[in-house]
Amino acid sequence: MEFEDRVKSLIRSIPRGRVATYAQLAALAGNHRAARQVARVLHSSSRKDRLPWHRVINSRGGISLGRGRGFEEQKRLLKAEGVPADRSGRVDLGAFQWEPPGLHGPRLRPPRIAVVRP
DNA sequence: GGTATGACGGACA
DNA sequence: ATGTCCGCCATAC
Repeated sequence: MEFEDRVKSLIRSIPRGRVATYAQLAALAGNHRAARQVARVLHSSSRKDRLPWHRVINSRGGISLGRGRGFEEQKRLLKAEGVPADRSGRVDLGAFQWEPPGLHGPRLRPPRIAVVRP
């Protein structure tokens, strides 16, 4: 359960007033393709482990929870710590995305290598 | 081993 | 901008 533990630790380290994306957390946890596992961790453990789950949003800067399934609460919790979300749940990533300390030029994803399309 | 799940992401029309 | 398609992979069973 290494990956899951790293994800939880990362989520706990997101400061108030900032957000992180699923893909970002997956990459920081060691697997840039495991965004879905981050979602799964939140789904299954955010309540039990008291995680600041509302600071996790999708790569387009949006709230991924549906209306009536947490959307409103997430928006409210974010607003309460100074992160505004518009009516569609959109947050300005450029202004509020968490940047973990210690990384100079964070390479969250491997460079795209040339690929031939058959 | 296999199947199902999951609050996803990127590419493309 | 919106919507669809498909790859991805850690877990649970």
